[in-house]
Amino acid sequence: MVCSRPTYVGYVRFWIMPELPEVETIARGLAKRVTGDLIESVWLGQKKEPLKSPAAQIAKALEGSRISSVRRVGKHIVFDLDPAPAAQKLSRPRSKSRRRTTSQDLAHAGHGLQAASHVQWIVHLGMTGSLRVCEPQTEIAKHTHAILKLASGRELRFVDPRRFGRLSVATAFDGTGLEPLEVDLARFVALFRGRKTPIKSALLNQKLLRGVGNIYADEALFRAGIRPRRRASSITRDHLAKLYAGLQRVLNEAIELGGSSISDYVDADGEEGFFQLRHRVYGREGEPCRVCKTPIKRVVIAGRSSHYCPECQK
DNA sequence: ACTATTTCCTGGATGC
DNA sequence: TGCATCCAGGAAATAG
Repeated sequence: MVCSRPTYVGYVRFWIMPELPEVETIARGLAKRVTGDLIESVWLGQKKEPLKSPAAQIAKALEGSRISSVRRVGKHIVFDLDPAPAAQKLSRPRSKSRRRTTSQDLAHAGHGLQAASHVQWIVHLGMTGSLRVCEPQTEIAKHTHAILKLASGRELRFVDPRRFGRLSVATAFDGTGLEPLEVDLARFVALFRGRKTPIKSALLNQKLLRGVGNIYADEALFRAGIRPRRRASSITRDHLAKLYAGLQRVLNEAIELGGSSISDYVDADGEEGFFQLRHRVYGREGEPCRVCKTPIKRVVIAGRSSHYCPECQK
């Protein structure tokens, strides 16, 4: 499974939520499967929440385009598209039963982007979004919001029960914030200078760093020995260096684990396994710290549950 | 310019 | 068993 249903690891139930490592894994899996494929037609559902760009604009950008690459930017999945030759766009047969919105329906809607040479389809999975490569006969899951019919005969489907995910198109998508695995230590340290907000909130702020979510923020803070409520500006350079290293370590470990499950999980119904990092604090309230046995604490910071070891983190 | 809080959304868990 | 309530999360919107 990807992130649309719980999976079981021992006795503990986890939702696989897409943060940087999961999105990286998903993007790599998709790149393997759909790079070079042609998007023949697009169906978009009626729910408005998942569509950050107008439906007409999304359909127009995608239909007839070829997927030249798939990559991750922060928590976003970016599909780089080679635009269709103009003549190709108007002659595609498509299934009647599923179509609701296509570029032809709204050809005169007046949205731009057609002149751009680098159009991109941007997908944010939110909490429960998933992208699935499946055969056309595969039953359409509840909460399917987009179906891309590919020239290879398969379909790429976007499914998202809670509709926190977002679909949009762009021409030079650049995200916000810095990539945690690319930023150097000096810039990382500078991000927190003068910030009174709790370090946990700063880590979650996508305008500072992109791709870090609730789980990896908690895990990185544990590895750095820093309590989540500490004001960012009060943390010494030495401890920020530990945070920098801890964050990179935990993200890289999780990506490596993802790499081992990459082959299965975006196929078919998207419910294949996904190896999960063994959390040290996240979701372990009351359980003994893996280092010192002290019970893990849970507090709420900016509306997000935050877990830490009161002994190991100061 | 920052920071904190509220809102969106479904379904699984929990409580009476 | 049934029904109401709470909770999870990212990020945009709102308020201070």
